[in-house]
Amino acid sequence: MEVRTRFAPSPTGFMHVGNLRTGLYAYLFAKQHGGTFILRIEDTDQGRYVEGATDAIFRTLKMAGIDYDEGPGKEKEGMIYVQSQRKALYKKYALELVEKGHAYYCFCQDRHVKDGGVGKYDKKCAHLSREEVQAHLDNGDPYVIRMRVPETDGVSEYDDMVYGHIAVAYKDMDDMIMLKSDGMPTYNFANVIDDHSMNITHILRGNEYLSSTPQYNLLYDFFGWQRPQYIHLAPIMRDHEHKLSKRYGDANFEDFVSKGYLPEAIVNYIALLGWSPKGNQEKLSMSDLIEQFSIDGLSQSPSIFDPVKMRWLNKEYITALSPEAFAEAARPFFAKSKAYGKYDEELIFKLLQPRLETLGDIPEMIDFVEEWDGYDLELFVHQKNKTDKDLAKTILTAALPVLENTPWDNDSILGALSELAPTLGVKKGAVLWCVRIAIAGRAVTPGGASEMAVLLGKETSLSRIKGSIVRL
RNA sequence: GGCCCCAUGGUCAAGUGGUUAAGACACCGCCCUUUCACGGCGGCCACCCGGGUUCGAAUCCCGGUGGGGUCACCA
Repeated sequence: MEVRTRFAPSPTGFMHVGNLRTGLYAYLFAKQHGGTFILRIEDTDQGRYVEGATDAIFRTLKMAGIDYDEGPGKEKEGMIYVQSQRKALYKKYALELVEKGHAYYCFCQDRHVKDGGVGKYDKKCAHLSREEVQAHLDNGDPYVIRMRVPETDGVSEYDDMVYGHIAVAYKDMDDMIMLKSDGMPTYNFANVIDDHSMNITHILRGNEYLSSTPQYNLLYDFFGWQRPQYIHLAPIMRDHEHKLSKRYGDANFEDFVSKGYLPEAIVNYIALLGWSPKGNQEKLSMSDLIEQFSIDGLSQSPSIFDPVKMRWLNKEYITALSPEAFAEAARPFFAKSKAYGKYDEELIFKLLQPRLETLGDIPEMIDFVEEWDGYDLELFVHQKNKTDKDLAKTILTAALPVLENTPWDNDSILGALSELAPTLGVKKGAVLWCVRIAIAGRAVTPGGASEMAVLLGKETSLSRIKGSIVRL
């Protein structure tokens, strides 16, 4: 049987990586089985709809490299993939269940106000007579349609592919609302109808649905439909107590991209949160993921999102880029730097590529070429090189005339400074450290002393050394 | 509170009755590099607690504890 999975986000804002991961897994599972991956937009809550959110879903999926086979813009046989446009369908099915006695009209007006209390609906309208219902309807009273959970000692159970056997007693289930008074279906109901009508075989979703799934299964049973397989996913957490949420702005996929994370790296990283491959390889391309994804590699417990590890993976991806691809990816970020357009871009990129964790680090990494005044003189104090400010002054004073007479290329500068060291009775490292600090004014630079000197040019380098001597 | 789920180092995690309890990130140290980084090598660090079952338990069972989820005309 063909495997069909779906990703069903609701357009209520940007897409955070936890959400995206659910879509990713659904995609991987379908592709791995040569199946079909479907995108469905769940916009039944008109109140929470956010303008542009649907486009954000499309953009994010595209950047992430997740192609859907069916969905908005890729309709199959007249199927509609946007819930709000399927309204009529839900009502038809809801009434069918009313007819069968598995659902009923409810005219209670006060139940939708959350009173802080907990509990189930009291079934006040569950046993209204046909006449009473008709009277309300004739009167134009607003109503909702509720499912009728059997009032017996039964249990609804199923086997989840990651959590195993789940059972919930009827008495613990609520007569949930299927159709709201505005005529829109609730998520709970629309989901079942849609998943069935789109022939979804495997449902991947967050485990917050683990305990309500028996209720959905009841619906499948009422209709006489075959139940799908369930693959519930443990959440991605911000910390031990909090799930990743839209409020945690940093978890926004597009935000990460604009901060200089490569989409492939983000996708790779989130794939590893809650799933682990059989081997020890962690850098996995989309096709690796499709090949290696497996249900038994899914975790039942939550994972905490670790930005530090994602930075590391991002670095792996940046390093692996060809110089051309790196230049293309890096240029928009370099454009924000004060150095943009003033120095040898090719040289800068060559120095930068192996040292970056995110592209967004480019400006602060390279801005020293334009920002140098007033740096902290304590930088000259270095234990390993045994340097301090006095020694720095001595070294720089000696280095200045040497450099003035040195051809301005990497090897010459390095050679000249290396030869200078023994005449001063210090190690090469000490000379190079002091020169690098003097011309860059930073502890960390995208290259050594000679490379920075070449980048800055002879004139700037020498004037910075002079300036440093004066300050020392 | 009822119901459902979860529990291996700081973090991601392997592990499905017998292992010196993998690997990765982070951290620390050493080496390499005529300089910063990169890189290489090494180190530190874990089975929530208590009872069972068993010759033997991280692994199976029960009970605690802790955490998450759910109990909406939100998804």
